[in-house]
Amino acid sequence: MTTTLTLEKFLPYRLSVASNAVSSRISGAYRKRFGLRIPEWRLITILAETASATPASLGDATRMDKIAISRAAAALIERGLIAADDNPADGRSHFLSLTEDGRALYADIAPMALAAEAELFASFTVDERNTLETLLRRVEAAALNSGGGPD
Amino acid sequence: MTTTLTLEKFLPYRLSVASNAVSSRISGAYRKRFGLRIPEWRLITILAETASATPASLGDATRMDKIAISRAAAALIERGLIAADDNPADGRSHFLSLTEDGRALYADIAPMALAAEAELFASFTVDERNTLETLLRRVEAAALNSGGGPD
DNA sequence: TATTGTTATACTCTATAACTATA
DNA sequence: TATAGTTATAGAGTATAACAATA
Repeated sequence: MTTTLTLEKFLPYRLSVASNAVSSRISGAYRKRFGLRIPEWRLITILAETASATPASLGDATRMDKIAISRAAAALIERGLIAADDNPADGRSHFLSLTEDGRALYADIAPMALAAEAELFASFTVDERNTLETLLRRVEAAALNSGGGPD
Repeated sequence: MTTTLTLEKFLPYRLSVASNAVSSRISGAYRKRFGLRIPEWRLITILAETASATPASLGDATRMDKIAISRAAAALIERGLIAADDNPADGRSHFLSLTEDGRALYADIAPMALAAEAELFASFTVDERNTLETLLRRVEAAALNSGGGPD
């Protein structure tokens, strides 16, 4: 019992299809109601957790590259949702943080996001949610580490 | 214990990040070596399983919309990997099936895909793999059904 | 009139590369 | 020379809308 390929049971396919379905449903809400795209939403969430961070550390925290961070930050700054302050330790960098408007927006979005998540996982027990989270972290780590990178 | 939003524990985020990491690693292989994109790869796999199918049934089987099916099929037909035959029951439709070249390509790709999957899930027990598959199916179903569709 | 499939168009996410400015 | 960040450009996946052909 090993080596028959069935798309329905192929886990990369299952992951992609599930992620796409979830992203469509969840991101639709904050895109339409708040005009936020996923990278922007991630930045706001991390900044609500960490108060102030450089683009580089935001990249680490959100698994997005510097281009995505740069674009998302520019969009949020233009809307007055985050602010950039000088980084005294490094003139090339800067500190990003939520403005008052950004905090107010976050206060509106966060409950909605949690409610949407709760609805999606309504049939899951706490154990099942934790199991899914753990398994996803393990697959992610394997995907990032295996194969030794691009050849 | 409920309502604090932490990006790291937000399951839509975990799903997206894991799926992206896995897709990058897996799809890179058959894109670079075989010149296949994901929708094309899915079509080939399904056709290897089902022998012959209309675009509509391929859409159902691969969770892709008719545009993606149409484009992927056109690319594969141009490369001589699949063939289109008339559908006697409906002149608007047609039957798609693998050519000999398509079958030969599939015979090359399938073991590689299975090996890549095996490497990604090397640390997983069979139970863990099955659990992940089941949980992903349940989330996907919830995402497709919840909320009653776009508003 | 409704449905199958194609084409045009556009949006989102991501990635590669070239560039600016600091270190 | 190397690094932090920006900008230009492009590729991949997906979606909406208009269209052609057939039912």
